[in-house]
Amino acid sequence: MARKKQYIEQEVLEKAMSLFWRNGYETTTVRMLEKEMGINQFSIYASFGSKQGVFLESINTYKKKISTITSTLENSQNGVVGIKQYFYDFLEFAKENKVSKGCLVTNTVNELGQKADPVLLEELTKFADDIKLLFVNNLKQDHQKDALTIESQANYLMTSILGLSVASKIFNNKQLEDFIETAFKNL
Amino acid sequence: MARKKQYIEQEVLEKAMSLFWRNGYETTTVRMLEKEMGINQFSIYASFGSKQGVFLESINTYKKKISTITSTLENSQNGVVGIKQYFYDFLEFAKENKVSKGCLVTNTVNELGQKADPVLLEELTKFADDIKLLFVNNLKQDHQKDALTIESQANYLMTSILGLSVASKIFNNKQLEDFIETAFKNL
DNA sequence: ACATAATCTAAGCAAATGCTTAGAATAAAC
DNA sequence: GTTTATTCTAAGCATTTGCTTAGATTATGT
Repeated sequence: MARKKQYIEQEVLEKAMSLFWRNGYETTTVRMLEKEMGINQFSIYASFGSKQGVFLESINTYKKKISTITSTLENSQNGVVGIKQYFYDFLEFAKENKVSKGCLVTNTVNELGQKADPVLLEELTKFADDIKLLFVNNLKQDHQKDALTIESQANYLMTSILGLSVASKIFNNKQLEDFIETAFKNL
Repeated sequence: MARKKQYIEQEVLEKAMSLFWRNGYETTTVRMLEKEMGINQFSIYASFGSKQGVFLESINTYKKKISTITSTLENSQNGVVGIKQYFYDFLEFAKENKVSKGCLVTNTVNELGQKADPVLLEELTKFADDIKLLFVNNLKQDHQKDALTIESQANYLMTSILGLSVASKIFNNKQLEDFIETAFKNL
């Protein structure tokens, strides 16, 4: 005997995520979220508790969204080639009307750094660890590589994908392609 | 027939730069600048006009500071080896009590992106162009490399140093060293 | 149709933001 | 020592921030 929500939480979260992704955490205000999500501040706080609550859920929504390309990497059986494909897939993934927003997680780490909330920080760290594990697993598919090489190359790839994330926001396609092509000559 | 300033602009700018570097632009408040610079808001606005004015001057101060390592690169005559050294030099440069703040310019681009003030944006772009030119010049010292290779590798290096800047804030020394060593394997 | 419990509207809160200003303090020129 | 231009102090401004709440609205179960 009560009224129903006039919005679907997952739907408005998609919009919130998109805004945070484009705009960053701090510079996104609750008023902007209102407009973007299409619901009132009351509803935002009723559903998600706080601005940070919206953001945490946005990160989860992001993870789901990016799983389209991470699962491709997870299922690939062609070693370094699969990782290289992931780099290209990421570029497509990060794009929105020709302009790239980078990676939401990378953007957040870069913006908040150490002063991020501990709960949030753990989410972000876990995300990075997951990606690294995917790299390691694919590198292992080349049985020529010893453990030390694999660890070293995984670290190399982590910083490389970080670079690609930032670079995608400011460099053009040719420059980004040059990066990926040259980067994988080292492996 | 007037009073003298009780502070030296370059001195307080150093402190402002340090704060922006650690903290980012938006999240640094004028009150924080007051404390860090050791002068009153009135003096800040009298000397620099606005928060953005302080920041613009901070960027210039940063450029001067980083010129210690860029000039080393500029004067080096050993091609890729000099660039690799620059990568290591940067890690030292970005460090403050064991923890890295990344590159102020990179941090700013990542934080403000397209919505940065045009004047500021041009400063940042010019900085990047200067670095790229240094890379190109050093790559040219290897006469084996044709023009296309040089352009391609310079683009590669730009994204790599971007990655290193972000990575230095979150990864440990071993991981960063792995990156640099692998990054320069095939240049 | 009615009661009910949840939703939505919109006004408002304290705190923080970038910036300004009136008036006291101070050092240089005479 | 007096004048005077400049700096400094500290209070205050309008706006924006994240968040709250009273009251109107509305769909649901009977």
